[in-house]
Amino acid sequence: MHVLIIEDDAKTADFVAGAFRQSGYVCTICADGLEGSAAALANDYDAAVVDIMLPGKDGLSIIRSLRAAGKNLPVIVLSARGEVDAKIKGLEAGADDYLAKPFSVAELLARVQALMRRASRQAESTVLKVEDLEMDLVSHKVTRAGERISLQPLEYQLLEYLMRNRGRVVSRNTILERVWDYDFDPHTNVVDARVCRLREKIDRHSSRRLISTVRGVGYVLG
Amino acid sequence: MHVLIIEDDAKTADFVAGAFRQSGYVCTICADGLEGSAAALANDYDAAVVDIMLPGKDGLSIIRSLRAAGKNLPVIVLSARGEVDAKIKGLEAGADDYLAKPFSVAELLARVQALMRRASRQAESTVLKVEDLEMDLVSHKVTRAGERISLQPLEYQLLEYLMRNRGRVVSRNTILERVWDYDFDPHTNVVDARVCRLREKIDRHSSRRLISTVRGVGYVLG
DNA sequence: TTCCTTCATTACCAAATGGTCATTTACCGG
DNA sequence: CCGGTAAATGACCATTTGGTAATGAAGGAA
Repeated sequence: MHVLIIEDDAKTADFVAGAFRQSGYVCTICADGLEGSAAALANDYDAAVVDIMLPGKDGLSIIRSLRAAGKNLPVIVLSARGEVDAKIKGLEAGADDYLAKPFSVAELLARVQALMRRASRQAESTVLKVEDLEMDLVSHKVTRAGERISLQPLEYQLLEYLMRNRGRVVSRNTILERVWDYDFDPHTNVVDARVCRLREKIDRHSSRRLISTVRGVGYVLG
Repeated sequence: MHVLIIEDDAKTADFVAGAFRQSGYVCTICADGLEGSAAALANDYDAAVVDIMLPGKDGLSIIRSLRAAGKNLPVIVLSARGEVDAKIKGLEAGADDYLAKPFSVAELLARVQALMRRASRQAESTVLKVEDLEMDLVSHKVTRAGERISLQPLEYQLLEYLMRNRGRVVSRNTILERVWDYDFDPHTNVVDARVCRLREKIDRHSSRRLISTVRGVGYVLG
């Protein structure tokens, strides 16, 4: 884990870096705004702590540059005490958190860690879960009770739709619209047939049937 | 946008809810911890503001329950002034931010909005980009210069691998391992043939060739 | 240049995927 | 219980996808 610290006051910078290093992080310190901005843009840090008042380029501009460049790392802003307005500006510029000086290093650390936890949680949060059924939206892997299930592309899309609407009954027509992209009724039982095969794969090894039929209406999952 | 407010002090709750509503949010207020916890688990709110001291179930426990259930929404904790320790505990429990009473409603709003912006930014960040070529890892849509390109499943995987290794030359053997999951050499030109078709789709309408061959070594993208 | 190697391209075949239909099974009202 | 409708299932076929191999083009060294 690599943290970038952009702070012109050497004492503060060293103090903060020391605390991070003690917790097992690698730190890079930049005392100048332009230098810090360049470093943040060129590398992939896991988090950044940025002072507002800086020589070269101020903290808010740095954050705006970062966000404009699509950089997504958690950023915490440091600034002089008590200016509520500055806090709001910082957050609006794209910072994730704000700390007024003087601050507790323990709190800074806790906040950075919270942000990084959240970032990693979100990175993983491309997973849909319904009971013991899980679908990873990026790798396209589906598991039931930890057991890997292999689905055909269309079965995958159908299951994704059902999972996104867990607990809600979805009609065949809605399914045709959202999964098949049909805005008409093909007067066949495509949906039935596909649900049948999907159910076979999903519910085969479990006593708890996740996909159930609501007679005359449609299907529900969950 | 729907915000859940769990706060037993009616005056504070109304005050906060009022501010959010004025900014166009929908609010739900729960004065009881258990009730609030159940509401948060049952529905999909976009954010939550949670007091620490609550009748029924305290704020930290609520957050822990939420995170355990895989709920990922931004949560801001409210609490009595100045207890640094409580702040850290709140963040450790899985909160995203912390505000001590008395707080400025404008700041609360700014912080919630910052968190929601971050959440949506992260939601979009499942996109790989190489020059004007973009790949959305969740929807599996690929575009070149904004133009939609439809790929077959295997072509998609191949392109994803090339994009994740942009600028690096990847050998046919590595590609066979990572995309085909072969740990042996089939002694055929599968890779060549597939790259050829992928290139046809990717580079057809552009003068800038993104997929290039490194003779005797392999292929590079970018 | 000539020869040889490497890569590109295409046709062709096998397998996977997806849709249709006929048949069987389950549900629900009398 | 029976009859009628809705849903489940399985067989079948068309289309898509993916791998192979043959042929042609391009690059590089002597």
